[in-house]
Amino acid sequence: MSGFRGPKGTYDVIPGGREPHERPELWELVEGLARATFERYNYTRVSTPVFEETEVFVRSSGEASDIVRKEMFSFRDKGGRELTLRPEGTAGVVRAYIQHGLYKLAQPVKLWYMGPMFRHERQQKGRYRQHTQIGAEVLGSEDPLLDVEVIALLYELHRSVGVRDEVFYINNIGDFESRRRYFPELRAFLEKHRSELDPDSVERIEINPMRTFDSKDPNTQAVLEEAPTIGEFLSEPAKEHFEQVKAGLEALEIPYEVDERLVRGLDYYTLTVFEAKSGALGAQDTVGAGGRYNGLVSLLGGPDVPGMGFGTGIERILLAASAPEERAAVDVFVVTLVREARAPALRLATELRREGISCDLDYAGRSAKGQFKQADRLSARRVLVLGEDELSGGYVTLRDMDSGEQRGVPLSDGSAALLRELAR
RNA sequence: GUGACCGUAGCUCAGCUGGUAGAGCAUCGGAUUGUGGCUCCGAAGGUCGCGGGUUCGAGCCCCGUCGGUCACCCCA
Repeated sequence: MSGFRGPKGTYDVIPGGREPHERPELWELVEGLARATFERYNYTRVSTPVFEETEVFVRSSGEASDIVRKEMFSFRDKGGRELTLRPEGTAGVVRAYIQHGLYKLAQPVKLWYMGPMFRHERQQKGRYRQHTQIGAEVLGSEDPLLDVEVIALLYELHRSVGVRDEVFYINNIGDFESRRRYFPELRAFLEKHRSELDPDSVERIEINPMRTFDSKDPNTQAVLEEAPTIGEFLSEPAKEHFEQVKAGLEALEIPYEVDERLVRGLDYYTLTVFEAKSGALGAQDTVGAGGRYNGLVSLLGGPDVPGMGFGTGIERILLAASAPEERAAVDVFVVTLVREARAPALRLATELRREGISCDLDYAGRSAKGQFKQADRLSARRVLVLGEDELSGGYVTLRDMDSGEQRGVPLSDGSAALLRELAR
């Protein structure tokens, strides 16, 4: 009751967990499906530290981003280094790509990761201070078909877990050339309507005018109805890239909607951006999102290498999926009726486990009845009974929990006979 | 960071106009000297989130604080 609790905005994955993301078996499920999916797409699992030099995130996300401005868990180590618990996954992976010269390998390099991210935010449904992302980063290719592959991968991952009521939105936010021509126009328009915008949007006019499209303020949205969109300013290569992405998605029969208002929160995105939203979530309805980031590698001090990736939140995936109600059953439970049977029982259980049979026994000092109850709770299909009679007779009683049938199995010739019986 | 609502056993909750805590489920045991799922009986389990105030007396009223939920902001 009182005493220690987990830190604000965190949760535990434990037996008896209520929310889907608190249930251990559902984590096993998602992690397993993620591994299998990435394996089929030939991605390599990587892992980078959960903290980095603060500057890595400041540079990649942008000084003006909300992440940098108010959401970082930052600290100083004993050597005076400025460090930050990673708020997102891309920056660390790109840092590692540069540091280890992975651009010298055959390109593209296709990577994926899974691990905790930290953001100092007030929590609500689907938003936690520590959450877990599965992410993909592909470096070294600008092929629009790669954009298609990455989106397809996320689509299949979500579908395999059973994310409900999901829509994929995509947009083209242009290359640097397109934006160089678009931003002055958009800024001029926003300045003209400055007095009608909400304060946050006014602030963005200078920082990144496209992000005003993110505003939920009704007045701002009304103004933006008339705003110029990037479509009119796209360079030919940028247009062509997007056309190929759309054609690719159609060829794979992946449903999507173009949303010209879609702008991602991080400044490093270029060209293709996308977002997967689920109606099964609350206000935080983005299950996964990503895009192309052709300037990021050089921004972090590497060569001019393009990149494309996504991040998807395991908590949100589970929240948006229909949760199966099964629990893992144990194959065999060993019941002991006298003290002297306990050591032999553990020996028996160990032999079975070595043969790949899942098996458990009582460590709580339960009565015989209590042990059978426990076996039932664990959905054990078979129970092995070791009592006085069995010990002196050199056999074990095998009970089938469904039929209630019991028979003795001799232990004299090792476990072969028993295994044969269990296999039936 | 802002706002609203909430905080009583492991879980879900009851607790009257303030008189010092109860149920169901779960757990353990028994009825059935070595046998589960049904039933019955019993036991164990609570600093009433925490701190302060008012009062003869606070789970209940007041203030603060911590935590939760949802929304804003933003995002996975």
